[in-house]
Parts: sequence; C-alpha cells; structure tokens
Amino acid sequence: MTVRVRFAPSPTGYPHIGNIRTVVFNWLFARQQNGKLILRIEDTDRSRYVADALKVIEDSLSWLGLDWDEGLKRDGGYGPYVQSQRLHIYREKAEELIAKGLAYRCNCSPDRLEEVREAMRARGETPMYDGRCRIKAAGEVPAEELHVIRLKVPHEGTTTFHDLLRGDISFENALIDDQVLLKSDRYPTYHLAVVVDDHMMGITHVLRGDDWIPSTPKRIQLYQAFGWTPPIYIHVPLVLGPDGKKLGKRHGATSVDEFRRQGYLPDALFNFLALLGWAPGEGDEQEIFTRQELIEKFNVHRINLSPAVFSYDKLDWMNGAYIRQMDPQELLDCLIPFWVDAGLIPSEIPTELLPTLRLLVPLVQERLKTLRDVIPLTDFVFQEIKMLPAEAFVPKKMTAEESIRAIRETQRLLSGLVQFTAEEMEGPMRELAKELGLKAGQLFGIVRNAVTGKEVSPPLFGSLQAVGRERTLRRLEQAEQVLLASIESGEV
RNA sequence: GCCCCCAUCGUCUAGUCUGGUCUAGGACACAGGCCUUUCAAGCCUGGUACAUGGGUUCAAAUCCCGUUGGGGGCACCA
Repeated sequence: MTVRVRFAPSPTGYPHIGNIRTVVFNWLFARQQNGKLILRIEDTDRSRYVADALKVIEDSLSWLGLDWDEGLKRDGGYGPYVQSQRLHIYREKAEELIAKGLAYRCNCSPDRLEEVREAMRARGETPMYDGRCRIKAAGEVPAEELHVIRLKVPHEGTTTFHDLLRGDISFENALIDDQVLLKSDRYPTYHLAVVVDDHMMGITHVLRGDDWIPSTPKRIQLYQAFGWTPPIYIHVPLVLGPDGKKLGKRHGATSVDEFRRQGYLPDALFNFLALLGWAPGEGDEQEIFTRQELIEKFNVHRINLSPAVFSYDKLDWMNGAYIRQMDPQELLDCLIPFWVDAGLIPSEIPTELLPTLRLLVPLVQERLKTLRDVIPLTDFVFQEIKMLPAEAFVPKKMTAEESIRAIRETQRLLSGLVQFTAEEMEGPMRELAKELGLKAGQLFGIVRNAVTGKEVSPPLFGSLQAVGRERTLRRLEQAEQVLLASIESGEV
C-alpha cells in the first residue's frame, strides 16, 4: 500500500511554525515511505478568507523545500484539491446521510443555540446541541428553507479510535455533539469535508496536531455513517511558545515568512523543526542533519508524545552552524538581499562594490546567527558613522594626548602603505604599537572605535580595507578632532 | 464546568516498549578558563533533571494505580 498523507491548510492566515512542524513530519514520512504528500486547500470558511494567504502558503512551503506530489497546481487524478470547487460532492454526501436517516435538517437559530449552550454550561454540563430538530419528522424542516444538516450521533455507547502513537482512545457518545455537516450557506464544515476528501483522495495516514484528538470521534462517527474505513491516525504533540501555551499569533513572529525575513536559512529551520518532538535515538547524538539523513532516519514511531517549547536560542545556534558551513560565494548570495533591504547597497550592484562584499563575507561568516545580523555588523562600511565620544578613544591607562599621537602615527603609517590591504597593514601596525609602547589591543581598539564607530566589529584590518584608505583616514582625523575638543573643554 | 492528552536538566532530548550496564548521556542556554586586536568561532571545565504518593519486584527513570502539575478541546472556525 502506498502511503498517502496530506497537509490541508485553510487560507485564513499565514502558515505558522507550529503547523509547519507538522508538515515537516508529514513530508519526512511521505519521502521515507516513498509515498505521496498531498496539498489540499480547505477554504470552506468564507468569512475568514484571506486573499493572499494561498500564495503565502505556497511560497512558505516552497521556501522550506516542502514539495508536494499532488494537490494545488499538481494534479494527481484525485482533484480538484480545493474544497470550494467540490461543493456539489459534499452536498450530495450530506443528502445521502439524510436519506439513510443518519443526518437531519435543523433550523434552530444561532441565538437559540447559544442560549441552550449557556444553560448547559451553567449546569456544569458539556455544552452541546439539545437535539430539538433531531426528533422532528422528515420534511418538517423543508429543504428549501434556511437550515443546516447535522449528523445523528448515537446517544449510547462509546466511540473508540486507534492512534498509532497512543493506542486506543475512547469517548462517550453521549458527549459527542450532533455535528453540523453542512452550514446554512450550503458550504460543508471541516468535519464533513475532511472525511469525504480524505476518503476520496485515498489518504492512508493522518498526521496532525494533537489538538484534533477531541474532535476525532466525530470524524469516526461520520466514517461509520458512510460505511468507510478511517485512515490511520497519528497525532503529534503541539509546539508551544516560551510561555508554555500553544504557539500562535500571540507569540509574535511565528509565520514562516517572518523567519525568512529575519534571516534564517530554510535548511536550518527544517533541521530544527524536524528535531522538535522527534529524535533519531538509539544513542545517535548528532544534531545537524542533511535532508537525506533526516529522510533515512525519520521514524514516526519515535515521535514524542509531550508538547515541545520552541527555542529560539537553539534555532539561532543551529542557523549559525549552517551559516558557518556555507560556501562563501553561496553565503554572499544570501547576504546581498539583506544589505539591499536595509538600504546599504543598491539592488543593482555596481561591479566595483563586489570586491568589498567578497572581502566582508569571511569576516562575518562565523559571527552571524542570522543573515540579518550582517546589517549591524557591517553598516559602517556602507554609510557614514556617528563618531563615538572622546572616552571611546582613550583606552584604560592612557591619556588623550597619547591617543592623539597614536592616531597621528596610524594615519602616517596607513597613508604610506603601497597596498591598502589587511595583509599589508597588520605587521606594521603591530610594530607601531610596540614603538609607541602600547599593547596591540590598545592601539587597535582606538582605531576600531574611530573607524567603525563601534566597540565591537569584525576583525579590524579587514574592516579597514573594506572601508577604504580615504574614509579610514578621514574618520581617524575626525576622532582626533573629538579628542582635541575634549581636551580644550577639559573633559578628559 | 465537562472530556481528552501529556509528565527526565531552564529548553530540546537519549534512556521507558524488551526493569539491573543510569552515581541518568548529548545539544542549546548559563558560569568559569584557554585562545585572542573587540566580538564571534574553537577547545577545556562546571552546575542543574527522572513531579509526587503508593504498590509489583531481589532490583524501577523504566511496569500498575492514585495525586499533583502542564497542555488541548468543548462553534453554522479549521
């Protein structure tokens, strides 16, 4: 039997990282089993429809490398894969259940339903439909009138389903609501559509968040009403925010697109997500895996049962690890859009700028946790800096006069270099420190603070080379002016 | 309120099925050190966990029950 799994988002928002982790599991399972991943769009809620959600869903999945075999834009013979294009099927199936006496029309008003639920809540009972229309004679609620169709769930007995990871899970039928199958706008609810589609599309395994467990018995009741065999259920634990609650919009930047914009690499995010709630085990202590390794090692039976908190710290570390192992040219290509977005370089990159960019890459590579980190790390190369206050140019155990002398000697040295490169300047600068009776760190610190405008920067000489001789000398000059002014005003 | 799921370091986890090799292993984060022009990276060292009570057993992180704690669900949303 070919494994067929699906991811069925609804275009009511942008895919967030919790749902995507579940897609990662589905994808891994499908790839490993040589099965198919189907992407189906569940757009049956017209009131919450978000116009560009579909495109963002597609882009997010593609960006993460989560390709699907069938579904949206990829026909596999089971289409259409967009539920709003299958309305006639759901209507037909709902009517079929009415004909079999397993469903009924209900014209209770939303207000009345709310009253009923409220009263039950007040009595400490599980709020559900009281079945007023369930006992009406066939035809009492005319098909032409505004109404919904509900499933007639038995009041006696229990409904049990098997979860691959947790074993049998049972629910009292008396606590299962007479679920609405077809809404008054003639669109199906999730419950009807998902059962009909999963069955008709030959879905073999349903891997989804365990927040769906409580509604699964409704699904089972429907399968029984239709006389179909349910798929194998694999409920995976939820992804929690740092506060221990189900990860969602309230946790801020959780959409896949935001991770992209923040400078996370798709491979790193994928690797991280795969390890959230799953581990290879058997003594395997590896953390960084290629996709191929993940596909080979993945095992649904090893998915954890308890929810996992999403750790930005660990993701940052992993992203940094991926960045460090990148080829410099590849990293440069990834970095350029971030420089452009920050307005540091034009989108049409002048060729004379390329050597500078190439020079910068090895300087920042091991310092980046995210691609976006490159902006604060290198902005001084592309734009004018704000001079630091005089104190920044006077290291401990030094006077302003000594600093001025150090700056002047540095200027002299740098102006005299034949080639303004990191290799050319390092030796002489170390010599200079010695001559001035300074530690290398003291002299370099002054220069760093003057030229980069920061106390933390990439390696100094490469930074100077990137800034260029002319601007380096000018900034040193400005630092000197700051020092002179402070001496005059008696600050230092 | 009712129903369901879950329970090893702060976090992600290995170990649990097939009790002994676990004075509980790894990773992230944290602390200290080395390296060092800053910051990183790298290397070394350190602290921190089997929720709790009762069983079963020669022996329990591992099996059973209760308790507690956490999470989720109870729509004409998915």
